Amino acid sequence: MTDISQAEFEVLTVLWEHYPTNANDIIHRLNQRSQGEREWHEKTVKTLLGRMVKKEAITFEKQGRTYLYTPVLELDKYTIKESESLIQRLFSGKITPLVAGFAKNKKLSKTDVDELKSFIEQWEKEND
Amino acid sequence: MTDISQAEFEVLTVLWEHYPTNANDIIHRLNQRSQGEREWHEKTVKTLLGRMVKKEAITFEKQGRTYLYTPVLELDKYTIKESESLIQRLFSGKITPLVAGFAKNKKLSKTDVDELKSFIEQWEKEND
DNA sequence: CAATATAGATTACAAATGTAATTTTTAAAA
DNA sequence: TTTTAAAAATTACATTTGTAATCTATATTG
Repeated sequence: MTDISQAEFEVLTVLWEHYPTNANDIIHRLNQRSQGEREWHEKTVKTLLGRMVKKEAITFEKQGRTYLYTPVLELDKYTIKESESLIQRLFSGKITPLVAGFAKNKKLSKTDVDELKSFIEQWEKEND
Repeated sequence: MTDISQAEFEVLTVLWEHYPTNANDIIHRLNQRSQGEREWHEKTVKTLLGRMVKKEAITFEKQGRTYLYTPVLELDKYTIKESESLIQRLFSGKITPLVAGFAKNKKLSKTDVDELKSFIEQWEKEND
């Protein structure tokens, strides 16, 4: 998948929440989601959908004269690809410095740490 | 700091490694770094430096007729800002799912886990 | 069936970006 | 001091992106 832009990503995000679906539904969801902060114009969204089709980030199948869109990549594939790229670029591929930075900036809560611990416990159980 | 572009980021990266410094040194380091994969043209780099000055991502002081550039933001400030933004966008602000995704993709090593554990241990010592 | 509303296709256009070339200025060399 | 080399400033230009408007084809309505 060619890289998608900021705006394209937002459109893709609501498509991930529910697909396959048509342009109008996507537009509607976008405007629900960004309550008032932003008004997605129909034409804008349709342009972005067209561009993503061309980039092969999404596909569609015809249903009468409307299209039903579907993401090419699953959301989790995409998030993994993105986070790996960031970890690579900013932390030479190591994850702990990211967590540490997060912590230093007071963004790490007790809950986060508990979750991390139980995740690690699980991981160790599976990887002995 | 206004958002910087991909190419600007690469230039900024080598500036972070060593500053304050002049354009030629930056160009030289860029070409060392990206061994052959990419040839940074002098004019290109200078354009990017100029744009970053305008965006106030970097500053400079004159030394004779050359400029010595300095990043405005420290590297760690920048990485934290970027990683928080990604964690927000992709994981609703939670860090564990990122670590979990990293793991699922087999990118998590025993070493990483050990580092995480000792980081957590430290964190708990400091946050009781 | 003719008129119309609407879906997607095409076109528009400014700003940002990647990538440089040309111009202007000035320190250094002859 | 005149020439020249090199720094920064300005200009260039194609592509991408954000944001739509207009065009074209067609399903639906009267």
